[in-house]
Amino acid sequence: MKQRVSALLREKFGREVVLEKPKDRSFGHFATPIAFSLSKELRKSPMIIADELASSFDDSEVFSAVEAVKGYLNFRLSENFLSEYATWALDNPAEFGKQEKKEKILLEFVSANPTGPLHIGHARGAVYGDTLLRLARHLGYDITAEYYVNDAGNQIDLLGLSIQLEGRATVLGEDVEYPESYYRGEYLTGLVLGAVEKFGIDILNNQSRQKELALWAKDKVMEIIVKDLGDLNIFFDTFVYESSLYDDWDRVLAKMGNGVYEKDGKMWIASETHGDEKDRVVVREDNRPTYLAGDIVYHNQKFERGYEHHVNIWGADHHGYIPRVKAAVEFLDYDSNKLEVLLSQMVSLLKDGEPYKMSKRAGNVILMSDIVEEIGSDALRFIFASKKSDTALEFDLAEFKKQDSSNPIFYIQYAHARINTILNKSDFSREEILNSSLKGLNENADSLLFDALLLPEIIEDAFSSRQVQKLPDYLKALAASLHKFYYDFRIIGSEDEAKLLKLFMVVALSLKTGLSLMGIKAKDHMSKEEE
RNA sequence: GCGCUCUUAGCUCAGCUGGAUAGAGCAAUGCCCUUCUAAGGCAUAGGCCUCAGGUUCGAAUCCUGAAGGGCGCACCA
Repeated sequence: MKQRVSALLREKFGREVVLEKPKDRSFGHFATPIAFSLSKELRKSPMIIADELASSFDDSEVFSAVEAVKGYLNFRLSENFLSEYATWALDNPAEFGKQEKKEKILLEFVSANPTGPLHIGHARGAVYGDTLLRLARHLGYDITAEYYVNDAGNQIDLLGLSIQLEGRATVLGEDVEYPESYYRGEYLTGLVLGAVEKFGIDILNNQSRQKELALWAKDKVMEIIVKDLGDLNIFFDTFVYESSLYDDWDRVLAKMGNGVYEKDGKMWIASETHGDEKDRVVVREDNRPTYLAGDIVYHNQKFERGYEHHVNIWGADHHGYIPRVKAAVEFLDYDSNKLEVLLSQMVSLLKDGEPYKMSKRAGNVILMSDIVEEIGSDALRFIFASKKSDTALEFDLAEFKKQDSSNPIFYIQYAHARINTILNKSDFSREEILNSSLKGLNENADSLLFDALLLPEIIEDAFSSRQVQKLPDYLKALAASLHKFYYDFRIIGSEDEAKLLKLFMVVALSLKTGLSLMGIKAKDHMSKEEE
């Protein structure tokens, strides 16, 4: 819709025109301050220019009115245009808001270590990434969701040790000393039992079998992670294992050429010359590659796989890591602008007013699965998608356990359910409703129709700006418009019943499409859960 | 100390690439169910957009500086 208007204006003025949504609908559907920018070149006052421009739009099919107000140029879309567009959308619901962007994108997100279940911080990145993924798919991008599994390095050894310690304490009843970085949590108990069953009880005390144990356990942990993500409607296309990459190290090392050098018996990457604070070690004195080496091979592989754009979602605590990876990408002779790193900030939970500080290694992490169980996948997804991902978020758990209007997901679902109910109550058939016209509606209905048809713009904007919260914001506003309209006008029995029902169907389509892009299924009925 | 980032209503946050009177949701107060589910609607109140400069027709938005918060500054991942 906006594209259409924008294209039309571009053609008319021979330049890109800024289109904005007026604060007040009485100004029209779209507006542009173009007269202000033209006033300098034309040496005329913005008001006069706007007046002249407005009068040049007489014969348009798309607009019913073009007015100049205080230098702004306000456009009102014609009934015809809106009605045709809405009818098309209802006839092609799966196509509503779709585009064909085609670009091939690799989206890597979550990528939590396979050493324990996901916690609430991971959930945020997961929801953010999956929402972007759904938006991108809707826009026609060829996008792949990938999980990078860090199954090499110290943390894996630590996992083996942790299981042994846990087993010695709980199964063998020994008095064990816990190192500080030892993993804790209920999941270990399950792993211990599984390990004993598979390997026999001896494995708990045999130091030489720690690695074997760990390699088995990380797969089990991945199963837990994948299941937890599935409960949130999040699914990955591909998994890349860090451990599988190091075979390729020599080749990648050679590929970086002068980007890597030897000093003090170690290999360094000259990342300082490419914007990093200093050079970094990639291979230690004892020949063991560092974590960065794995990431370099990984990114090389990503680029070799032929994507046009790469998006990584990382925890904000890794932001200092970005320059060195970008440096590596440049040494590998790829365009580091094609690597986009988005940050997902900390989440802090409040519980009964007490700040609940999370630490990944500590025993008292808040598990994602616990929260999903408490407030449900829909609410969790909604909350995390509603906030800009790169700012710290604080929320009180108790507040989102409520099943009332303070929980916006219920508000939106209720709007959708209301429409469904009223459609069922009406004597008109779906065919009769779809065949009716959307013209001659009152101003409020017209405005609601326009709001509902705005979804495609929101989808595009939310994805291209990577600000997924624009979608839930829009859905909240649309639901509010619906609720208000519902309160103000009686539909059943009105003269315009069929028309208004058609209007409601457009609203429902927007709500349903929008929700599904957030991984949430729209509800047709609300059932109140008793406490 | 250095780098990144944030600071908008009592609370949690929106405010797009500068543009028309600063916006929601909670919380507060008052109203609306013989009316398609009140899980709803309406209204009131609440703001020196952290501070100081600058850029210009115009700044919450861009630039510089200050103060305060967060994160990072590994041969750990």
